[in-house]
Amino acid sequence: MTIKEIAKLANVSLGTVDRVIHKRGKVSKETEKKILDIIDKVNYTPNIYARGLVLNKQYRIKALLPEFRQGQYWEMPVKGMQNAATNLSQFGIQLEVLYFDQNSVTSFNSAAKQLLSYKPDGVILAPVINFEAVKLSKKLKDAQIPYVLIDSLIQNSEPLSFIGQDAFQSGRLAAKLLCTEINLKGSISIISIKNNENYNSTLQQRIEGFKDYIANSDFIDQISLNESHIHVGSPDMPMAIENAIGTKENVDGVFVPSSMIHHVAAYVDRYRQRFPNLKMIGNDLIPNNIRHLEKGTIHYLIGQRPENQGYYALSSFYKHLVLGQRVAEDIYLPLDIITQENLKYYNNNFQYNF
Amino acid sequence: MTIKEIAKLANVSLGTVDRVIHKRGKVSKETEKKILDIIDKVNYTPNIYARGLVLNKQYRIKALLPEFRQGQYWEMPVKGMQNAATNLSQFGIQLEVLYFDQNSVTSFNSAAKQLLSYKPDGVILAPVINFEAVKLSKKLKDAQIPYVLIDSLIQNSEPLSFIGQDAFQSGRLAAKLLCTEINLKGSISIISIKNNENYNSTLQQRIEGFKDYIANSDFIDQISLNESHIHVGSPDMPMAIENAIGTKENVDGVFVPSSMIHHVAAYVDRYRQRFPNLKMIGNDLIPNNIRHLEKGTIHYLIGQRPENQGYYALSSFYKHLVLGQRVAEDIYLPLDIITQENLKYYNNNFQYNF
DNA sequence: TAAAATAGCGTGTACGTACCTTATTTTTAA
DNA sequence: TTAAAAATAAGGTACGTACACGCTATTTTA
Repeated sequence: MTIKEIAKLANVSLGTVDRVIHKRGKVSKETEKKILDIIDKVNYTPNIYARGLVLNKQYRIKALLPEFRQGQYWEMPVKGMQNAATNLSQFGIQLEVLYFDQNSVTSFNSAAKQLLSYKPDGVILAPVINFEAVKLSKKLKDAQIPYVLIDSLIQNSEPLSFIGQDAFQSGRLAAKLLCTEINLKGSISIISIKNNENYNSTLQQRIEGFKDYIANSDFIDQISLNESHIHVGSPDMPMAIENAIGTKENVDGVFVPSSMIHHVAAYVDRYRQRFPNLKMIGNDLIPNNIRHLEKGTIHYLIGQRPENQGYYALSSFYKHLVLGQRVAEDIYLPLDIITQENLKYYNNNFQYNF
Repeated sequence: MTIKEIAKLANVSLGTVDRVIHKRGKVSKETEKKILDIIDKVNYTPNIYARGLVLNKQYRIKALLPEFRQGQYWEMPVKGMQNAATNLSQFGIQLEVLYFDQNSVTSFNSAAKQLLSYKPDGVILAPVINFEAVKLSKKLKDAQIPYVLIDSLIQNSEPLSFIGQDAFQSGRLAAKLLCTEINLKGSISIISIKNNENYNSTLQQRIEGFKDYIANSDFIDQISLNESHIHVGSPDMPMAIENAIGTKENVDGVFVPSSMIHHVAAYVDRYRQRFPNLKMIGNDLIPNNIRHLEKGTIHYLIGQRPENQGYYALSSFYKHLVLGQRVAEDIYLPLDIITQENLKYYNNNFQYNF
């Protein structure tokens, strides 16, 4: 059904239907109602080709993400976004990624300022620096620029959609796997490793989930837990790791709720004979972690499909801006359990629809 | 860059460029070369909107799949396909699914005949009845109808793409998980359950993978294996299950390489006290299996994203027919490990790009 | 009471492509 | 040499939509 046919049905001209559809006014109440009724009845949807052709519009989406080096976590969402950008470029979706230093509020703010100056049609935001992200989200709201949150949520925000994971449940899952590996008894060390100073709700939730699982198990009495916090790059990191995994009495299991488990794995690997039965579980399929998974130092990795997160983030805008569809509000991606055996088809075989 | 601009650059009319692009002939060699050079240089790609608008073409894709009842495996790929059909309908992709009885060659052939009579623009084929599928694939090739294979491959075929899983690796993964659960020692029963009489390469490969993992482990001596084959619906199924999981001495682990593990789980559940420590692992997130996973009767399920398989199958045709893109030949989907803890985000939260 | 403003509606054009029709030039055959 | 045929090129139209603009009848203002 086309506008022309609707016009014929309503005994009006094409232009009148057009004005009704686009709410341009200058149509009498009764004519408007008649046309709306017909549109409703025949279930009219605009022809995407014709619309795309005439609008010939470019949608500029800016992503604001933490800067990263090769092999670090944020490389993966970016990969997914760029993949989506390739697929969606023919629909006029343009992506540019702006980066900020996770440890520098100044850097975030200057990037945010730049971003706003572009007057983009949409923004993808990783609220790694929570407080500043809140401020930016307010500005975006004022400027009527839709934004998608990726990785974690922020308070009182009204994003077009949120794309991330259930971090609490991720922690519970890690606990379940690790406890099975160590046969439901022994000493477990939770090692929280970060490369920035920000409060990280994701890490926190994972740790809480981890503890929750054990606290609510029937083998809680057989497990002893201790928790340490380490900052990447600090000179006493080796010592901190040493302390965390035990100097005199060794621990049986290690849980690192971030993508940084490879630092512990590297240490364990170096002094292999001291930790013959240590089981380790961490998050994220980054190359350094994968290497240790293949070697057997790490036993499980929990993935959250960061590439898909990136892909969805951009395609949310495609749906919203190009197709004019409603977008799902919250997208929680599955928590993938990865071992040596199923690594292969997670590793480099990400296929995208489209 | 548009055809018009290219025409201007080449100092010819729009129609001439059109003839060159569509190889309609009636253009002198030199003019053709000049135009091709320009097209190459400016990296011309046709505007998908304008093309779609003028062609206004409907692509009729027919899928030929095993019939199913609610809750059975094939429901899931179909769901994915129909989801894709909804998203792609605005691009002129139309899907109709034809069904056949897995136990009836006649049924397959009559459905295949019907399918061919439609002269579809593309076919999605589940080669569950292998021999007949081979014949159909030949006919499709002769008729120059592209087809996508889903679930399993067939010999000597040249599909547009294959979408499925690595069944051998799936079996290895199952073995790894089950062996960890039973603490690397004990008696394991492989129970192959089918609801048809066809040779099923997927099941076979999973079983081989399962055995391969144990055969190449260093605890092979601690494991005893036995294998049984059961046909769903046969009157002696309960007895067969009874025999498979042990009458006098119980087994420690059960592996069912199909989606039919719920039959065993139901049995185990009924006589729970007899199997206090039995660990079970199977395939596919169908409702019956999920229920037993939630209850704890089943410990792990291995998924292969059947909805995604269905989605990819149809979007392969979108890529091929609408966008004119090259399509990835083989798509192996990840082998997902599902437990009580990460079930939620696999269960009903499948999101699709687009 | 005439002029100006406005409501309501229709018309025309452009987007880039595919394809059909017509015009011009070149080649061939008589 | 000329008419017919073939080859080549040009022109035009339609696809469905968005939007600028124009027209008429009515209402408001001066």
